[in-house]
Amino acid sequence: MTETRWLDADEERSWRALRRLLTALPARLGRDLTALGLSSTDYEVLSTLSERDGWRWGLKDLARKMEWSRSRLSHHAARMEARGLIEREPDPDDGRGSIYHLTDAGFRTLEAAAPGHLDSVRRRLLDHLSRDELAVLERISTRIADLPD
Amino acid sequence: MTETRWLDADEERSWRALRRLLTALPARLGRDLTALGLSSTDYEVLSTLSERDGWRWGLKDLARKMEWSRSRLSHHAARMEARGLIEREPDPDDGRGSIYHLTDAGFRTLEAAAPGHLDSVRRRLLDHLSRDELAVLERISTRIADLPD
DNA sequence: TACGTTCTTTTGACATGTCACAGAGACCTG
DNA sequence: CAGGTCTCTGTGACATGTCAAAAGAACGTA
Repeated sequence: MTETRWLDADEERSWRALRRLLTALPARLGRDLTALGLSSTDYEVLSTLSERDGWRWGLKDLARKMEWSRSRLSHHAARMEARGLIEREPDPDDGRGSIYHLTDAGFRTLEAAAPGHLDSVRRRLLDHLSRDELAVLERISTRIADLPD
Repeated sequence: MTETRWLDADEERSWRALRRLLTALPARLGRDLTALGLSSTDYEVLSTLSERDGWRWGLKDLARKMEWSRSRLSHHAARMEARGLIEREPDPDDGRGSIYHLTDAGFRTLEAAAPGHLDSVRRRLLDHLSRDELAVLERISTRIADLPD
């Protein structure tokens, strides 16, 4: 039996602070976005789709790019299709595949929400960080996120 | 009509990196915890309850402390009570109130999971940060989390 | 070509969170 | 102290995520 090594005071404070950030920031951005008519997840799907020429992605590629499970994306896409934001069609090159693409309405919805969302990210995060802090945050975030799953 | 001010390259990279952290880190910690038999939320409830002498909290106070909605806590507590981790009783001082407290089984479950969770936090975060980075992270997180809702 | 295996999407059952509201108790004021 | 109002918890309807499995298509090989 080895003794559990607890957190020292510095670690404890940092971890508590980060936990607060981890819950508060996404919640706030999500609320702002909801006020603009989209959930965070809706926005994520729309903006990722729009990054590709023709606004077209296969489910599998899109799910990998977004780091979502395929099941999750399939469910979510079904709901978004019902609202007319995206459409799905069979992949002509692979009978198993499914191609998702933005509708015009979906693109307009994204365009309408984007400036407000950007503003929200600034007000709730970027405006409060110096250039140095921005750099450190990027370095830390990348290193941690890049660790193996 | 004012022009939307988009993110510059530094801001864009930092924000993307942070977004990856915001999704990946909680997901990983949650998976580790699940392997130990508790969801993240279960762990949060148990550990917060255990912080108070007698392991007793009123729903309202506990919800505020955890920054959860009362409804959410009520639902979750009902499920945890069904599993024998906590118990609820009417508040003798306020007929509307409800007092939650850990059961022995709940406390033992928490004790059993805590070392593994701590280890997970180290492996997936703390071990990869220098003391300086730890300090910057705390400063940034606190500042952002402390912004008004 | 025929077979078994692997891959891909969808679906259903279930866990969890949000929102609005019901019901009961506490509080305030004339 | 009576009536209206506020506060608190729990509940029901619904949105969203996970997991396991079904159904069909593609692939590899004898």
